[in-house]
Amino acid sequence: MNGAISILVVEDDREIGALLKMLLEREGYGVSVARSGSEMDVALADKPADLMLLDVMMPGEDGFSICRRMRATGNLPIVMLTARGDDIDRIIGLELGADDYVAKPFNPRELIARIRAVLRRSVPAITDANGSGTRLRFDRLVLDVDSRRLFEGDREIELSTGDYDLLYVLVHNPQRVLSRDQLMDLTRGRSWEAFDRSIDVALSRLRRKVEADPSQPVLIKTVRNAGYMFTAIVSKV
Amino acid sequence: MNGAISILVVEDDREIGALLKMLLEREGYGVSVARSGSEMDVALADKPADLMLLDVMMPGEDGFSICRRMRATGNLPIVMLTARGDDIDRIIGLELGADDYVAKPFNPRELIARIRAVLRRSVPAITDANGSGTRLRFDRLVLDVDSRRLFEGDREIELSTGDYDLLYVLVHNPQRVLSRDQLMDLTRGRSWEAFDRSIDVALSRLRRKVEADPSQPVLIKTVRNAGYMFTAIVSKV
DNA sequence: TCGCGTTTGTAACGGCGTGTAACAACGGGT
DNA sequence: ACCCGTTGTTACACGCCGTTACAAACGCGA
Repeated sequence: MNGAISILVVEDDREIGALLKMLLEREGYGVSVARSGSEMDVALADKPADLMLLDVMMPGEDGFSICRRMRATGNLPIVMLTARGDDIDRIIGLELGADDYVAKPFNPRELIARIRAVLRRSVPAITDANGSGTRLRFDRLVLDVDSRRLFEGDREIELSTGDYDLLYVLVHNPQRVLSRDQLMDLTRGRSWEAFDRSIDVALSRLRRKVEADPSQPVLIKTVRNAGYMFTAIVSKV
Repeated sequence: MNGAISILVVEDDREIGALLKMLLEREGYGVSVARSGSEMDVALADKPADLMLLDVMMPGEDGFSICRRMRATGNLPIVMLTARGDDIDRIIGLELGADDYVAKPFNPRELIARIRAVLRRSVPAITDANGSGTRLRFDRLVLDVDSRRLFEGDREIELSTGDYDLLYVLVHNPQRVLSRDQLMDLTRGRSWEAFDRSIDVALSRLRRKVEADPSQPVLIKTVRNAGYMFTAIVSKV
C-alpha cells in the first residue's frame, strides 16, 4: 500500500466511511478516513493525500467550509459527496472550487469513475490501466463514453439508452462472466428476479447492433447457467 | 451562524428583501437586511459585513450614492442589484466601483454564482486556476456568459432567456445526467412535478438551435428514465 | 444415440416515456 | 391598446423496452 494513490475520505458517518474505504481499497487506492474537519487536518499533517473525498453534510465544520479552506491553501483535488436534492442543486453549475461531486445515494461505479477522472485531470502521469478512458476500442468498434456514442469506423451505430448502459457495463468487465443479477444491478440498479427475461431480450437487441453476425455472436458470449461474457480485448483511445 | 460569511442586503422592498435573505441563508451565509442607507449605516456599525448586496432603485439615498460613499471609506465587496439590465446601469455600477451587478429579475443561481465569484476574488489568496473564463467553447459553438450570447463562428445564434438558462446549466455539467427535477430547479428555481413536460419542450426548442441535426441530437442526449446529458467537451476561452 | 427438461433466443405486442407541433397565456415594448 | 416573442399546456406520434410466447439449443441420464 506504499506506492498506491492515497485518498482521504472525510465522512462523519461510520458506516458510509467504512463502505467508501472498502470500495476504494478494492480499486487499489490507499485510504484513510477522517470523521471531521479537525481529524482531516491531523491526517493531512501526518501524510499528504492525492485526493480528498469530502462529505458535505457533517456536524461541526461542513464540507463547504472545508472545501473553501482547502482551496485557500492549496489545490488538492476534491470530490464532494452531497445528499440528494437541494445540496446537489446548489452546487451544480456554481464555482464552489471542488473538482467534482457525486450525489448520495451514490452509484459505486460512478463514484469510482469520477475519482479516476479527477485524478487523471490533476495527475496526468497516473494513467490507470484499468481506468475509464473516454474512448474505448474493441473489435472493429469504438465506444465514446463522453458522448454515449458507438462508431464502426466513421459510421455511427445508434444506441438506445438501454443499449448503451448494457454495453458500457460489458465493456468495463471484459473476459468476465456477468450474471443476470449483476447486469440488472449495474444497468438498472434493481436486482434480478427469477423468470425475468428483460436482460436476455436487451442483450439480444444489443447483439443485433454490435455483432457482425448476430446469429453467431462472438463479442458477447452466453455462458449457460451463469450469464454473459464480453470477450473482446478492450483498449483505450 | 458564527463562522459564516456575512452578507448585508440593502433593499427597500420587504418581499424581495425576505426572498434574498432566504436564498442566501440557504447557501450558508449569515444575512442581515437593511431597508435604507441609514439602516445600512447602523447595521455596519453594529457588525461588519463580508459583502454587500445593494439595490440601485430605492427611495431616499439610492444605490449609486451608497456605493460611492462606501468606496470612499473602504473596499467592502459590493454586488449591485439593478432594476433593468440596460448598459447605462451596468457601466455606472462598475465605474462606481461595485464589484459586480445582477439585473432584476435575477436568476437565483446566477446571483449566488456572482456573489461567490466576488467573494473569491476579494480573498486574494484564492486565485482559482479556472479564473474568470467567461467564454465557453464546445463542439462548434462558443457561449459568452457575460453577454448571454451564443456564437457559431461569427454568426450569432439567438437564444431566449430560457434557452440560455438551460444551456448554461447543461454546459456547466458536461458528462453528467441531469434529472428533470434538477433542471427545473436550476433554471427556474421550482421543483418538478410529475407530468410536467415544460422541460422537455424547452429542451426540444434548445436542440433546434444548437444541434447540427435536431432529429439526431448529439450535444444533448436523452437518458431514458433519468434525464438529459450534455456530452460535448467544454473548454474555456 | 435418443429423449426430455431446462435454458436461451427472439418475434410480437403493448404500455409508457419522450419529441414536437399547435395552441394558449403571458409580458415587455411601443 | 396592440404586437410579437417567449414559455407553459395539450395532444398525438413514435420508439424503447418489459412481458409473453414459442422455438431452438443445450445438457444430462438412460
